[in-house]
Amino acid sequence: MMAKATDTAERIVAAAERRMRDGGFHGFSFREIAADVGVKSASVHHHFATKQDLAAAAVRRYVDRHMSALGDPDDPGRTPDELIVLYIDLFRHDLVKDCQMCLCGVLASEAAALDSAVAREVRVFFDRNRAWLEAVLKRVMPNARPGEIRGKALTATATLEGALLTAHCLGETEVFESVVVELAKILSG
Amino acid sequence: MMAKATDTAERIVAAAERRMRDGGFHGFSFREIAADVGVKSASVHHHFATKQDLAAAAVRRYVDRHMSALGDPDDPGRTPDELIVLYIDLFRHDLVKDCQMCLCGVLASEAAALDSAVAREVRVFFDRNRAWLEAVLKRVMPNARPGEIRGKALTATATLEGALLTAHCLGETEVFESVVVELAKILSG
DNA sequence: GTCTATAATTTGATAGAC
DNA sequence: GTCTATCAAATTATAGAC
Repeated sequence: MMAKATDTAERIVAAAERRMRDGGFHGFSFREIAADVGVKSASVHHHFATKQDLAAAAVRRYVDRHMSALGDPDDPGRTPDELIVLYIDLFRHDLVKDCQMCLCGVLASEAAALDSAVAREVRVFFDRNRAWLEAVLKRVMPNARPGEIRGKALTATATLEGALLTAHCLGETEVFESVVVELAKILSG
Repeated sequence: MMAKATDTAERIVAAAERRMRDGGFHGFSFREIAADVGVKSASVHHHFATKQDLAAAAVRRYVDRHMSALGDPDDPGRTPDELIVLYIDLFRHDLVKDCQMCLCGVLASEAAALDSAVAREVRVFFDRNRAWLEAVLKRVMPNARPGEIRGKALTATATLEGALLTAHCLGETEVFESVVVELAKILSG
């Protein structure tokens, strides 16, 4: 029985995400992706014309998955504290499971050498994270200045990205937990 | 007049550092380095046999420069607060000047796809940063548990790396400053 | 120490059969 | 939609003249 066409495309972006999370945009090739999926590199090109197209699609899929997991920041059925724990857990999950970096963290570090279309998608990740966190933080500190809310939101993402980076490099997930303890003080104070 | 041999080697590692800070280990080639320096790629190989050798040398040079700029964390002529400001300034400098990432931050993000010798040099960066910060923090909170000192030291580096990453990607140095404001609370409290 | 020349491999990408 | 076959270019790296 033949797999659906969309299935192959899906497996291609999944393989691209995995490869990029390990070695960045310049750290993978069409042939590696093809081997991962079990097709030939010409088939990868059939689904994604250029490497930039493939990378951009992988980032879009990653960001959508990330934001879907976060859900509505104004959901009255969840407390701000629960939402912040959820946010941190999302970054922690792939680190403790596979010592994996955040896809957008990896690509952000090589932003200067990235295709502009790919770089734009990566910036979307940070923008949507900021907007989601601002909504959550507005609930916990309704009287804070917008600039302060924005600063704390950016700090939360930046801190978690840095914690991921450091823990990933040192191979110590405990580093991530150390940082989370300190981050909690920022978000509550 | 001919430039000294060591001069060419120095200019080669400098070019490699610059290229890697933009695009990571897989984001540069010997020919690009050669063109930057004004020699042929065979001459680059004369000074550094392999790409791994060149990358490792660039990291060692970067780390030595970084630690030299920090100096002695126990220097009685400088207060802990001054030292922490110096530490933050060191990360800020190349960001505001050229929107440049930290070399070891870039390489840490692609650690999984890095040659083991290069990866080891990158880990040295984080280890020496931690040791320096632990010495400084011991002075400002002499009664804190070693685990807490270590946690705060790791958090400081991780937070600054994340701030650099985010600001670099978004092209907004203000993001870095927002994070620094919050970081100050961690290091003082 | 730098060069020319080149080997050996890999890269992103395309043409065209099935 | 997948394949074989291939291209043109780029890659790391080496051999040997000067």
